[in-house]
Amino acid sequence: MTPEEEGAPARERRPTLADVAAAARVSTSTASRALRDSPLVRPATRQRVVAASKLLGFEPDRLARSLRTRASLFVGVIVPDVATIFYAAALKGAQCVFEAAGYQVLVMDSERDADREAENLRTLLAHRVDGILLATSGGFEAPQDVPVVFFDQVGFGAGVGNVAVENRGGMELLVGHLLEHGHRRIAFVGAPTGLTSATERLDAFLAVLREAGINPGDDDVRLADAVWSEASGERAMREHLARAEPPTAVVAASDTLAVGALRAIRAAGLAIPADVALVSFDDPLYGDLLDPPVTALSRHDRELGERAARLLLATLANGAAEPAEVRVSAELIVRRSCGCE
Amino acid sequence: MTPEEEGAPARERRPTLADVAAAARVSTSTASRALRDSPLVRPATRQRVVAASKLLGFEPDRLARSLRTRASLFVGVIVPDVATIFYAAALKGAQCVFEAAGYQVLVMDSERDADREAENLRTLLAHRVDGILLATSGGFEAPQDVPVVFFDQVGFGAGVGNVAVENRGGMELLVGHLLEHGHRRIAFVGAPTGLTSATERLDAFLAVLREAGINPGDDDVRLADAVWSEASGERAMREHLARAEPPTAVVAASDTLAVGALRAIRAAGLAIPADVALVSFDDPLYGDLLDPPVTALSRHDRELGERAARLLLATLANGAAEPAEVRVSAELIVRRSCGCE
DNA sequence: CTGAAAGCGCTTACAG
DNA sequence: CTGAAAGCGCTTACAG
Repeated sequence: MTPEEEGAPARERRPTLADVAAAARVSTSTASRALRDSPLVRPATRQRVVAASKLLGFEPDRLARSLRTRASLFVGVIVPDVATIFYAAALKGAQCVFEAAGYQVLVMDSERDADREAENLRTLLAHRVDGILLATSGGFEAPQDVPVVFFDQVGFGAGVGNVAVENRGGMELLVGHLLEHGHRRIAFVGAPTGLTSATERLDAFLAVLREAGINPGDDDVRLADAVWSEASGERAMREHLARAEPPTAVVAASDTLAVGALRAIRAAGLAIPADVALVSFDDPLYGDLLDPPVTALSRHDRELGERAARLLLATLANGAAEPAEVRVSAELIVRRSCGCE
Repeated sequence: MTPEEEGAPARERRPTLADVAAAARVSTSTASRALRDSPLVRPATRQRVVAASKLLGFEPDRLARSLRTRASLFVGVIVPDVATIFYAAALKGAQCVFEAAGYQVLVMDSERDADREAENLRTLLAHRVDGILLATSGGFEAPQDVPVVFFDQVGFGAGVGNVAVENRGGMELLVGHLLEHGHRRIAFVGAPTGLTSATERLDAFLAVLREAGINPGDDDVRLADAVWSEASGERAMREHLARAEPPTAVVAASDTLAVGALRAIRAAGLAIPADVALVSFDDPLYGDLLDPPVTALSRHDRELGERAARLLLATLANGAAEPAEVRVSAELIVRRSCGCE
C-alpha cells in the first residue's frame, strides 16, 4: 500500500468522512455509523474507523450534517446591546444552557433598532436556527416555523413563552420602602413606554402610590430616552430637581437611570438621602461602593437567560406546549441612598 | 395552471431555490444567478425570479450555500467570560465590524479554562469558521488552515496577529503619577503571571520602579487569582495592609482587582488616599462615582475588538501577511484615589 | 442568456 | 453488520 492509499494526513485540505472511510477501508455509510456510535457496526470495524479518524484529525462538518439532518443545532439570541451588563450576563446564562444541550448560539445585536432586529431575525432564519431567544426592541415579525421565546421584554401572544422580571412585585418593594421612610412626594425616572418593562414599571409605580392614597401628578414622572441612557436619566432627574416642589424621593426604573440620577443630584450639590432619597430598580455594578451606596433590587440577569434557554429547549424537545409565562422576582437590597442607617 | 404549479406559498415547509425556480419557470441555475445579481441573466428573467422569490418569502439557506462555496462566512470569537464588561464590549466591537463585512459570528465562552478553550476551538473548526478571534486562556492549539488573531492576550508567534493594550506605557503612567505624588513604598496587586497581560503589567511595574531608583521587594507584589476576581484582589490587598511596613500606595492590575482592593482598604477602616493611595489599570465602571473616585487608565475595550476584527478581515481578504502587532494605548484619568485634588 | 449536471460533506432508508 | 444510492439546498463550470 502506498502512503496515498493509507491516508497519511493530507495537509492541503481538511479530511472528510470519505478520507476516513478510505483509510479504514469501509464505506462512508459504515464510517458515519461508526463515528455516531450506531449499534449496527461491528466493534472491530468501529475501532478501525475511530483510529483512522483520530489519525487524520477528522472533525465532521457540522454544516453538512445540518443540511442533511435538517436540524442545524443552531439557536439564535437577539439582544438590544451585548455590551450592556444585563444582556451580556443573560447571554452567558443562555449560552451555558444551550451549549450543554449541544446547541451553538448565534448572537445578534439589534442596537435597539426595530428594523435591525427584523433583519437579525431574517439572518437567523437564513442560518436555519432551530429556535430563537429574543429581547425585542420592537422589530418582531413572527417567523413561519421556528419557535421564539421572549425574554426581558414580553411579546404578547407571539412566541412560545416569555421570561421577564417581576416588575410589579419589584416596584412594590421599592416604593413600599420609600413610603415606610415617610416619603409622600415620590418621583419616577423611567423609560419611554412601549416596551413592556418600561410600561410595567411605570404602571406599577403609579398603582402602588395610588394604593397608598397618593395621587401622583404628571410632573412626578419623567421619561428618559429609549436607550435607558445614563445621560437621559441625568436629564430627567435634573428636571425633577428644577420643579417648584421637588420630590423628596426618586425611584429610577433601571441601574443606568439611577446612576444618571445620582449624577444629577450630586451636580446640584444636593445630599443623598438627606435632600433626596434614591432607589434603583436594578442594582448598579458596584452599587455598594457608590457614594452613597444605593438601595436597589437584586439582579437575576443570568438566571433570566438560563430560564429562557430552558424554555426554548423544552419546546424544541417536546413540541409547542402552552405558551409559558415565567417571572423571576427580585429582592430589595437595602443600602444608604434610601435613608437607612 | 393550477395553484400548485403557480407556487402559492407552501405553508408546510420553507421555500427552496427550486420552488422559486419552478414559480418563475426557470432552472435553478438561472434562479440562483438572478438572485445573486449575475450579469448573465436577462433583466426580464431576473424580474420574474425576484418576484417569485418575494412572493414565496424565499431566504436562501446559508448553510447549503456555505457547503457549496466552501466559505462559511462564519467567524469565531472566543472569550474567557462574556459577562465581563471588557469582553462584552470587545465582542461588540468585533461583531459590528464582522457583520458589516457579511460575516456571522459564533461566540464561545471558555470560562477561563484551557481545556474548554481547546474544545471551543474544535467546535469552531467543525463549524467551518473562516477565521477566529481569540482571547486565550492558555488552550490554544494552532488549527491547520484557519487564521486566528489574538486579542487581549498575545499569542507569541502563533496566529496572524495580536492586538492588545499597551501594558508597558499604561504602567508608566500609573506608577509615574504615584511617584510624582512622592510615594516610594508602592505595592502591586496583580494576577498570576502566565497570560501575557498579567506578566507584562507586572514586569512593567517592576521596571518603572527600578528606573526610579526604587528596588521593590518580593513583598511588594501580591498576586490575586487567575480569574482576576474582586475577592482575590481584596485578599491580596489585605495581605499588603497586614505587612509590618504597609505600602503608602497601591497599583491594581485591573478594574476588578482595584475594586477588591478598595473593599479591603475600606474594611480596614483606612482612608483613600490619605492612608493608602490607589490607582487602577482599567477604569472601573462608574469609577468616577465610587467612594473615592478612582484614578485609572481609560478603557478601549470596544476598539480592541474592532481592531482585532479588522486585522482578521484583512487576512481573510489578502491572505496571510506579516503577523501584525497592534497595541492600543490608554490615557491616565486622574481622580481622587491617587491623592489629587 | 439559459439549462442539465456535478458536487460541497454528510446521513439514512433500502438491499443484501 | 455492510455498502450503493439518494438527497439535504445550494453554486458553478460546461454546453449550447
